[in-house]
Amino acid sequence: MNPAPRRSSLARGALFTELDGRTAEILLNAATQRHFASGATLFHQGDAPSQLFQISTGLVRLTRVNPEGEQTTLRFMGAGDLVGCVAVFRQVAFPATATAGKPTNVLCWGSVQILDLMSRHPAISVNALNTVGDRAREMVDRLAEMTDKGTEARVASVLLRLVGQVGRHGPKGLEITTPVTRKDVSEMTGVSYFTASRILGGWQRQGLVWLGRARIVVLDPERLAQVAG
Amino acid sequence: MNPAPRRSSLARGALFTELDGRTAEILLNAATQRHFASGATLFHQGDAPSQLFQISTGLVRLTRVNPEGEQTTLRFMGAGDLVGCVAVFRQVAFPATATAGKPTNVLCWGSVQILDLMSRHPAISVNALNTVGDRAREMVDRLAEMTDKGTEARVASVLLRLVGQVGRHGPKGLEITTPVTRKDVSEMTGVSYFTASRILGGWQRQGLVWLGRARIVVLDPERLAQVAG
DNA sequence: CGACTCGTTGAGACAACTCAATGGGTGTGG
DNA sequence: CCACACCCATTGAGTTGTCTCAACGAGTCG
Repeated sequence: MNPAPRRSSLARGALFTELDGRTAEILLNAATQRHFASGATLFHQGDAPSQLFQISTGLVRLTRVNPEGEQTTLRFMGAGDLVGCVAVFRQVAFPATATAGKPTNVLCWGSVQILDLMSRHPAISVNALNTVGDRAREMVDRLAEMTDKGTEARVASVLLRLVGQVGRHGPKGLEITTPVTRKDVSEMTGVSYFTASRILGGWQRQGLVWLGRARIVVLDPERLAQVAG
Repeated sequence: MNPAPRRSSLARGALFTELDGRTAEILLNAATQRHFASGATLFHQGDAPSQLFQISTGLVRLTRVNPEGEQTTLRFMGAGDLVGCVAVFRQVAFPATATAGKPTNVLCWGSVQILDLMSRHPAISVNALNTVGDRAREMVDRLAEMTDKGTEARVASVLLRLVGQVGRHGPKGLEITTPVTRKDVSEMTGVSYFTASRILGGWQRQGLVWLGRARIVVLDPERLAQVAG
């Protein structure tokens, strides 16, 4: 769409929060811009982390191959999110595969380069730490959900989290702005495909959600939050 | 046991890795030592994070209250581990309650103080980032386990993780060096108390583990790893 | 010796899973 | 432009694994 976005619009997102102008400038100059077509993969599970990505526009899907060899969706990430941060900072293999869910623009830094920048500019380190901390927190929450919530509550939580991460106000309600299939929902929930379909269908009948093909719109977030407990 | 441990033995653990002598000295001087009796609580879920803890000796249990108001075990932490790191660095409420599982000595820093130290000594930031990153990684792994492994495999994984975190070689095999009840195992696994008991009982009959009161010894880690998939 | 906590085992119920069949959208190629 | 293949979704029927509930055993502590 926009071949040459303004610099100011790029110097946003996780790594840039509360950075002073000069540091932001340095960080931005060190980055290269890349584009991924829908479906293209940013990196594969198991790869050595050579680059850190920050999403400018678009959407990334993180998947994992389970022991049976099937791809399962772990989470989605949208504008401003850091992709691959844990692996890069920690220098271990990527724990998941990242693919573009729609045409996606990213900023990226070589892992050596970003580590160097961080050691020279503590403010960047702080941002990195905050981001990773947030991720850890989310995972703890999700883990707790898995153990002490029933299936319905888990599906509701996943839906609400999706809305928060990649949702937008649309004409009908809170739309999830990316192709999300029942399969995706079921995998993120730890529920079978069919159960997810049945639960969502039930909610549609009650007017909680509107369902389309690979598309979910949340009509009544309050009631859904109630279901989530 | 040892009322005045040598400084060198204290300057170890997550926050001290690869620190040069002078920085380690500064970090250690800023810390205060505290002792917690078995069962004492370091902090409560929901508290504002005023202090960061690093375990010198002993053991800490992290628990969470679920919506029904019951305490459920999240994980254990042993010597060298940072407790409460995400909350302190991120300055959000503790997501869990920490209690000493046995008499425990810790180093602790005020949250303002440690944040200040980190901004002045990037090497400390790096250690913090690594620790938080490891935690995030573990949580992602656990989450994936929950969704794509069966109950037996999950119990096996939890056992192996416990052995790795708080295990020691003993006369019989790999002992888990802390009171771990069936309830703990079931909560960390997302399985009912009774199912956990039955699964463990079955393994005892097959010679995979030895079971005692609030005690589990892994006799055959290889076979257990096989069960874990 | 009680009282308490921790653990085991059995029997029954039910929720979620598996399997199978059907129906609509979407996109492609002749 | 229609036909076909493919993907996504729904629904039903049957099965099973896990949970629930209840009773009992055994170790530990005061």
